[in-house]
Amino acid sequence: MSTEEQKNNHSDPSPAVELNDQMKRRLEERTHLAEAGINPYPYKFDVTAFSSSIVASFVDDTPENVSVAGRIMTIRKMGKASFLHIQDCQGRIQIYLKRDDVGEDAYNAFKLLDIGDIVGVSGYSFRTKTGEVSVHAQQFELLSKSLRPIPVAKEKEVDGEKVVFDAFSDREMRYRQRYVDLIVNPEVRETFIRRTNVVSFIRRYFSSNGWLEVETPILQPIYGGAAARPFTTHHNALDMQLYLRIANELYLKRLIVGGFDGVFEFAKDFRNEGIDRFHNPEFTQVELYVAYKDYIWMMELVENLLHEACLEVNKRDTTTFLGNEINLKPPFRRLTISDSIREYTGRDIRDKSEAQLRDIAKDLGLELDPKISSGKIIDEIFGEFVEPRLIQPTFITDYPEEMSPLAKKHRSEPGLVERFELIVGGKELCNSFSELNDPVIQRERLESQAKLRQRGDDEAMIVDEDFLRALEYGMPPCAGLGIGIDRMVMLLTGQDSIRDVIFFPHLKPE
RNA sequence: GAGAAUAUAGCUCAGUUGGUUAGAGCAUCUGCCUUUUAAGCAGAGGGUCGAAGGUUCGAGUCCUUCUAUUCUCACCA
Repeated sequence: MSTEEQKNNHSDPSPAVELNDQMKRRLEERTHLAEAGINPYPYKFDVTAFSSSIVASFVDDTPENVSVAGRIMTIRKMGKASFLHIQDCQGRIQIYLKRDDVGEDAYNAFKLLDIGDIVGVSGYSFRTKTGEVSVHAQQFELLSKSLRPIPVAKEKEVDGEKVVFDAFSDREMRYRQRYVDLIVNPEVRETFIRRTNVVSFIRRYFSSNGWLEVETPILQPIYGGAAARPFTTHHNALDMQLYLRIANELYLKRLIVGGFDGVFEFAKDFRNEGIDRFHNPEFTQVELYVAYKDYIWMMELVENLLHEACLEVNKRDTTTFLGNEINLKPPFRRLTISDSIREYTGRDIRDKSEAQLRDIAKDLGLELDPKISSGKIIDEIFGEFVEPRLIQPTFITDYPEEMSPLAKKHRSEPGLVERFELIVGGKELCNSFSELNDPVIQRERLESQAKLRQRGDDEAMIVDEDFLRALEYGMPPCAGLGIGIDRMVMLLTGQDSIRDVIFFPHLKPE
């Protein structure tokens, strides 16, 4: 609603929306009910049973007394008796309503109800002629009058398969009115339940290892921990600029300095970048830091976590993602970034100068921004020729130092750091390193980032003096991990768009 | 940020080469129907064709601009 409409709303009590005939009728009905002494929005209803449970417990066709509540999804009136389906948290159940059972007044009142209204029904379970377990209503009560018609999709069973006709499918409206999407498209509801299950699973997995779930600042005076452009905001009382975090890495490491052996946080992060089906301006990452461990150890953890999460939500170790069958059974393939580039392009990028790398990229047909340096050039080659072709889960390891200012230098390969990314379906899913804990080198790295910034790289990191001070007190050796939760949920639920795993994805205002 | 596609009833969609009063199914309303299930039968109402301009005797249809969404590309996880 625009500001103008809101103003109008204040001076004029009538709704600002243009009413269609169906809404007018329902609004009138609401008034009639009130006039007849029936509260269209009563306070409570004692629910004793839910749809699927009623069906499940109808063994030996023994009737049970039940009170169910839910939204009316279908109505079939046959004169003096009617069938309807109501939908509750578990699914749908059919209600049978007969005039001679509920009485003439009640039956007439029922006839005024609409699809979309929420009702409470008391009666007993039974099986209809056609075999559907249903509730034979003895009493019913309106619990909430619905004023807007919901998009009704008809369903039919064909060979045991459910066929839906004219489903509510306009993507824009589904995202803008997710509540309607959730009412009428059960698979959407299912996807989000699985999302929650994935998050709960990770939380249990981490907690059971003794690691502590923590919360760190979202509003940060200095943003860091990733290469990205931030959202800025302003604190009035302090009159200072603040940033919405792009990562929580630097705060979690401060906690490792503080003596926790393992900490993790499910973090909403914010990045001021483009929007597409893999990127939403706010997204969720879980970051984990474990003291006395390295990135090799972390790879094993990721393999097991992903595999078990897949078993948990899919009951098997494969999933379909972006048209590919993905097998998440460990072990995953491990490949250094230079080996991967050699495998997919035939070029050797090891021990090459910036000029040589630029030549290789040019030779491969890549057009590069002249400002970018060797690390970024390698990243470009990888992103263009390798990453999209890594469909099955693959750990890419041992990145150039320059691309990874927070990672520890490789124990045996000069110029590289101990880092891995997990690529699945051609997309990055995790990022991890043996964390750099030498405060002197960390300072050098951040200062060279600052130089890159001056060169025009607006994603390069900023020197965070307090973070360096923390490292100077001493941080134990430590392995860190970040998992993109939205993408992990996409992978495990087979969704092709991040908008289908975020309840309210960002859209421009209507 | 660039390109392409889409926008017609509450929902899902037709609408030919520019030509009478813009159609269908579901939903809604009226009547009939006491085990139906995409219930059925008979009838009725419902539209600023995304917005604003323009061309034309005449625009849902052609042109321009704008808005939103979707897809692709660029940046990014």
